[in-house]
Amino acid sequence: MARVALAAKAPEERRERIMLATIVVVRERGFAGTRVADIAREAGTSQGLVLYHFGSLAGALSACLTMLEDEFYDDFAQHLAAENGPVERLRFMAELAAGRGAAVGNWGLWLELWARALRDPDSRAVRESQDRRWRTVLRRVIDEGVADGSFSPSNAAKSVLRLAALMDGLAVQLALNEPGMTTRKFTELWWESAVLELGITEPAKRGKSPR
Amino acid sequence: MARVALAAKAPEERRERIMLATIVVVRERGFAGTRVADIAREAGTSQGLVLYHFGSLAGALSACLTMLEDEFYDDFAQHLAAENGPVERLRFMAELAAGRGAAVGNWGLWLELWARALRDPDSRAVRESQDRRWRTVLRRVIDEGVADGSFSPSNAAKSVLRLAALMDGLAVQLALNEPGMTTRKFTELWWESAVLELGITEPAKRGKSPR
DNA sequence: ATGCTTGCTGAATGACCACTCAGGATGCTA
DNA sequence: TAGCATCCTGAGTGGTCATTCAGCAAGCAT
Repeated sequence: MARVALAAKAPEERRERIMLATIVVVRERGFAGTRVADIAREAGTSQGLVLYHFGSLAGALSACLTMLEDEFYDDFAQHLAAENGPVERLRFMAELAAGRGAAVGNWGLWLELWARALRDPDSRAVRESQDRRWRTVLRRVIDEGVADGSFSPSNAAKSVLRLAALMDGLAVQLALNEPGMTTRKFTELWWESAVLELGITEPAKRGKSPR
Repeated sequence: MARVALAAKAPEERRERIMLATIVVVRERGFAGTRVADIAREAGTSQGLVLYHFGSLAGALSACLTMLEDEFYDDFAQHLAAENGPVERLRFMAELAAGRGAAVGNWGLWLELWARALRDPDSRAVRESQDRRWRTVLRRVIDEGVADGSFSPSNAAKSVLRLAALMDGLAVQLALNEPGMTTRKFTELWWESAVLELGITEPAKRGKSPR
């Protein structure tokens, strides 16, 4: 077999394939509905290999969570940096969370993650880290805005908490296809709240909005 | 055996005991972790009886959901009616959701319900109905406030959506014991948002607040 | 070449659990 | 009192799965 090049890589690729397969299955069936056999089938390998690499089903699920988390953030941080001022960045966050990028189709996973976090320490850790990261970014953007005069929140810390929570709450509706809740509406509702909270006057320099 | 009085009642009482036991177990172990055997043990009956009354584990879970929903609402509606004006009613909602009454310890269940609702139509129906009821009440209270001049939302429909969503989002933090999130903070954050959204000027006639 | 390590497989194994069922008790109706 | 319906029990039963394991393949060091 063609070695050297593959020797070290093939196993890693296999591992990666399994993780990706896990994500696919979990998205489809939910955490509770995911079986080792499903993962193996999706990855085109044996059940044995899944266990060989991850030790247990729980291990595979956990690895997939971590992967999701990183994936989402790398994607996000990269695009956020490309935006110009605080207003644009905030607007970008409103749109990203609503549906662009890796978040699409992930809100369902977050709902499941929250429920799991009630009992599974691993899930709890991932969700906490995710949440903290998001709030940190939000806080930074707000501080930037305060610094350059675009925002004037009466209490930035509270605004962060509220805006982050509002997003989660809207996400529930979005994930469950509440009639009348669309990504557009999500963005609109959140953005208006941000305007209220932060006293934004500038009309958000349109041209970036629905994209 | 003492009949007549018990004849018709005993079975019903048994059934009820099983439903209550189901709630206890679900709260403790989560939906996914609840076994027929757990319910039977908690209720002090046989597994057979659980199935006899509810047909299946899913049936029992479903019955318990419905019961929870009603329980919460009866409790809520009753207390709400006792409040005086729209401002007091809104304040009451802020406090109830944060932790008084039947909601205590239930937010965890709601998180699980949301996750289940992604795939289980029964759960989805319960959650939708619950959500709609809550939003309807909120809307009614707001309309009252608009009518008597206490509130002046720029868009009542949107305010309802946002305030309801914010509550869900804050509930996630509360249910997961996010450090720094307490029932007091929950109420405070939500109330401030309501003030912003609805342009409340009146200082919420204290004396009802933390109760 | 010999034997070791790593990656991998597929066929058990055995635990766990929802659900079934045969039957027992009780009291009602006729 | 005989027959019937309701309630209830506890011992199965069968299916589903995670996990284990014996063993194969293939490169690597010696």
